[in-house]
Amino acid sequence: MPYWLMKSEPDELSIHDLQRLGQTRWDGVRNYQARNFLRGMQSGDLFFFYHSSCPEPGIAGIASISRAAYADPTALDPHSHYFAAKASSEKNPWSAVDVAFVEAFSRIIPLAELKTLNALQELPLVHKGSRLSVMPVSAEQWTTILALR
DNA sequence: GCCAACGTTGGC
DNA sequence: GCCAACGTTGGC
Repeated sequence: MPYWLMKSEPDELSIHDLQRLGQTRWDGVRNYQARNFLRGMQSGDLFFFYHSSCPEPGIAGIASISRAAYADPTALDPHSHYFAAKASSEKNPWSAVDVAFVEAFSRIIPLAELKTLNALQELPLVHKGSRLSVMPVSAEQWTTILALR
């Protein structure tokens, strides 16, 4: 079973929001590389929930994929912040998944700490200027990060 | 197809 | 608020 990492701005959706909701749709991904990773996800896959663009960027917990990729409805909604003018119901290039809460860490594992670990050097998250918001995590990387909780 | 301009992400 | 990285757009 593959592992993943996904970024969310906690102002939009934090791990605690997801804890309260139990489950929600993960939509608004508008980058093809990230979308392709979304499409590779299967129900039951686990991912690290990363808080971005906030005072304490880092990994905040774990969630799971509860529904595999499907057409992202926000791309077709003119009122949505994620509206994609070129998308249509016949041809919607964007995908969403549903996610379910698994665990909120007792502390945020800061990006600065992740960057110090040799075992994570291949993880795009720690690369300077990395903007990829959905990425695979190897079993070794997963274990390394879990040990930091 | 090239590439400059522009927009967005996201850490700091 | 600044700015590096990098994806997208559009003229040519």
